[in-house]
Amino acid sequence: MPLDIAEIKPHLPGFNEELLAEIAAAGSIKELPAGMEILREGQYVKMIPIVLAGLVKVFTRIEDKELLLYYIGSTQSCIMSFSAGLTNSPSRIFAITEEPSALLLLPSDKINRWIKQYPVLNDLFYHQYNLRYTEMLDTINSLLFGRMDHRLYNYLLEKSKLKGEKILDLRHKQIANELGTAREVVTRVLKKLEQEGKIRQTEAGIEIT
Amino acid sequence: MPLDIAEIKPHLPGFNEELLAEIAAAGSIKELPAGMEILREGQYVKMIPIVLAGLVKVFTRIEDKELLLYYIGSTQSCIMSFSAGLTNSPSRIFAITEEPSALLLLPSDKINRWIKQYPVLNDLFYHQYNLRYTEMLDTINSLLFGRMDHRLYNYLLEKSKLKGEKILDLRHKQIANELGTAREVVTRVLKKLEQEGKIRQTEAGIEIT
DNA sequence: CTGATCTGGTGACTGCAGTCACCGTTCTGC
DNA sequence: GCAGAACGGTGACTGCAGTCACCAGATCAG
Repeated sequence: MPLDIAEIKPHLPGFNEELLAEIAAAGSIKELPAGMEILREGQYVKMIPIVLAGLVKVFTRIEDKELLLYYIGSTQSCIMSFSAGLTNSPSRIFAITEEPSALLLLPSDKINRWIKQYPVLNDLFYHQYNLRYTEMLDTINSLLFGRMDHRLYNYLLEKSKLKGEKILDLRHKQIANELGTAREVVTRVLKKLEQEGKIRQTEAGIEIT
Repeated sequence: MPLDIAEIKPHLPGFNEELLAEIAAAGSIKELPAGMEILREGQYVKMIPIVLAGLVKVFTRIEDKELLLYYIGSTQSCIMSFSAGLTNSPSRIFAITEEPSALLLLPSDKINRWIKQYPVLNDLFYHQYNLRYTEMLDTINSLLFGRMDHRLYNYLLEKSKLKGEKILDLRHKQIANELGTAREVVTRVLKKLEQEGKIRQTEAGIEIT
């Protein structure tokens, strides 16, 4: 059953009618609650997702040590699945829904033709590559510089901007996972940041001042 | 003066005659000795280079601490200049010639049209993005895991493969720069690797066993 | 030849973050 | 209400790597 064009159109600005019709015919929409796995390392990809609504977290894992790479928001896509789908190679990363999300799934074999035929789609993926490239560069720079306090503070700023919340309700354990460190370290550094007056910890969560 | 098509054709496999003619008309070739700066952080890009021969080193710098990101070999391109050129934003990275190199320079405004018109060029840049994405992911993973001895050993393996030399004539200082650490640390770790029998240090250079 | 520069080898120290052990508080299910 | 889990706070210890100081051999310039 084809998708309703009127439903997907508002989420895909600039897409022309012809492309929307093709997408409606070949794609499907998947609604997922928070915390669902979308992609795991080593997995082969047949469907490339575009996030219509919600938030998807992308991270790498090495020997049960995780590191957050970036978030995929609405009208954004996952270049790892895109590249894995096109080259038929396995994924190197994990992706899970952080919030309840709606994904538009496009078959990778069709995508290969579409990007040549529809410049708007081509541009979208180039834009995604640029975005992720610079985000990963930032990640590399922050890892290189070391300094947990900087990394943690920037993480909180990012998270706050992304979620649009001034008070972040996060477990220390969860932060530790996303930064690839230990819970005790997060506790220590948060206290340090609090003493420096950069944040405040209340029972509602962490507030950036 | 247009370039000689016969000269560039062997370096650009799969490029059709029409595209080659356009490139010959609009592009130029630049021959550079080793150690020349091609791109620096903050710079805007008008010409996008494709490496025809030689080797170009790409690295990031943060407060006089460098980190090697990857090398660009022949028939490869620099996605940072590509993305910076297309979006008219400044470069985030540095690039210098590591060996004497020949660069094919293409004007960024033309590239924008060409990638839509010639799928082979589009594929080339997608392929480059994929390549760099996975290389940066490897870099992130090795930084996350920490362990200088692993990083240094992998660095030597990579370098050896890339240069096609079994014996690497490198200064400790130079290695330290590319890994973003200090010279003494490299000396120590190299000795450790030597004691573990993984490498040998002779006056000719470092040999991987 | 000679002083200067480059290279790398080494010991001592420091600081950060990762780990361990343990404890108190709050929340949850039965 | 109670047991158990989840959460976070803390002190002590450890290990790695970054830094400092210094030295010795090789190489180079004049």
